Amino acid sequence: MSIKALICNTVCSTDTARIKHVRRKEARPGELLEAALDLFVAKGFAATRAEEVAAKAGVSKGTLFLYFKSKEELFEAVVRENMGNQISQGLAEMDSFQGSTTDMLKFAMFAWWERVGNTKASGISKLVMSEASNFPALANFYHETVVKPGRQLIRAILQRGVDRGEFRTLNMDYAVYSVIAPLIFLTMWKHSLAACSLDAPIDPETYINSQADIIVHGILAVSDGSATPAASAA
Amino acid sequence: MSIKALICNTVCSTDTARIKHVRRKEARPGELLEAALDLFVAKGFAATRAEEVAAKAGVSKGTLFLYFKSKEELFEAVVRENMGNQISQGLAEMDSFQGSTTDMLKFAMFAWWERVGNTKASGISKLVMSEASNFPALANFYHETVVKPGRQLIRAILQRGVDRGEFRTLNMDYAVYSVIAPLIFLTMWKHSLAACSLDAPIDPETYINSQADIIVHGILAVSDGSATPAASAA
DNA sequence: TACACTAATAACCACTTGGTCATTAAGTAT
DNA sequence: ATACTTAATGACCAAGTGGTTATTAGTGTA
Repeated sequence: MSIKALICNTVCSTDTARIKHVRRKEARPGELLEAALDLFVAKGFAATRAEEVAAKAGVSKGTLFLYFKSKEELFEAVVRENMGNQISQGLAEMDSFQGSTTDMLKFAMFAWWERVGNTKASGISKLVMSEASNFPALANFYHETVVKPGRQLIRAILQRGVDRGEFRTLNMDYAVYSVIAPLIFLTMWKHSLAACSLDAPIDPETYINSQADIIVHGILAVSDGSATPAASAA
Repeated sequence: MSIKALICNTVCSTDTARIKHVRRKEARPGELLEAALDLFVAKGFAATRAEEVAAKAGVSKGTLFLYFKSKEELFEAVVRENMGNQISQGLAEMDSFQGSTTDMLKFAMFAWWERVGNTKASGISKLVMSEASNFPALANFYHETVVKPGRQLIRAILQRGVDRGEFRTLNMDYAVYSVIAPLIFLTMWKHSLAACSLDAPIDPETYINSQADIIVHGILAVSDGSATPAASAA
């Protein structure tokens, strides 16, 4: 109702100058995908109406189903579209990195934030996490395209640190999550609780700095002199 | 259809011995709440049908609406029901903790896993994260009941470490997330990607051990002698 | 046994919504 | 201009669902 009313009002209020039947076959899919991404991220798959997506893309509901067979196919297309090759791209970049592995790790974390976390695409993580049980195929696709390469990338960095004697030996299968978990948590937070503006928002840069610092140095007072030294622990 | 058929078949197949109209006014709400928790966690709020919940609780749909005004109210009741006072309870326990703050931190993390993470209630976190944008009131309730006290608890532990000279000075507002993020990530993982059994599952105990170890010691080779020492970093 | 009270039911309703299709009209070649 | 192709529309439909209510039937009481 409200949606229909909104659409009608919008159209009617400008209908004197309104051009109908604009033919733009090439542009439609992209526009629909973008509209769908926004709405799916904001409201979830089930709560998003097909007609809303169409309206946001400036097109009728019929047109939406002209380009996508079903709502589910639209959803899958949205996820696939926004799951680029940032990670494999990042993997290639890492090969030529000069400098300490500590710097490399921080660089990777900030790069992720700039290229993924701070992007609309970050909503995809939240989407997939939220809807995984209802879309096993998508969960699998996400796992292959994002999770596995991402884990591999982090693992390669940590391994480099160990190989060069910068890092201590670690249980790699689990150490990777020390890097991944804070980043995924940040996006989940951003797209859920933070959206309700409840208390002091998390500043991403400070957050990532803090996380990276603790991962690298830990919190014990006895490590290197990067922090105020103090008495012993029990 | 399939749901209705299932319900009908189940009932009909045993209807000779089936007792209808069992009156158990006191037990119904709890049973409905438990059934709803399972289904909401497994399929999400929107994808769960009211009739399914009723069927799982062994009552008719009408009975469900006899005890809960609407599906949304049921959802809110589920969240409130399963968000006990584990955290404030944990807070009280921490006061009397003897021993190093490192041990205290590890104890708190494992206790959380045993009492929340490894419980049905852990699905609530995923639920709230997934549906927060559609239920602002619930998001707020969750924030007040879980997030804030939880953060306070972690902060108190870290502060104890700093006060006793065991930990270095930290930006508390952000350091707390080094503890929270890995734990929330674990539950999210468990209730989304992990449910699709894609690759080697995460062993919670090993995972928490690894996380706690890295938080405390960091990954640099130069810290205390808990790991293999090696050459310098850049 | 008869009666009241109410827990529980199942048929039912109103409305939403994914998806379809006959119709319209924008581009285009002749 | 005219005819033809096809992008786009919007009215329409069938299925599904949240929620209601008249009815049924346990339970306690006289």
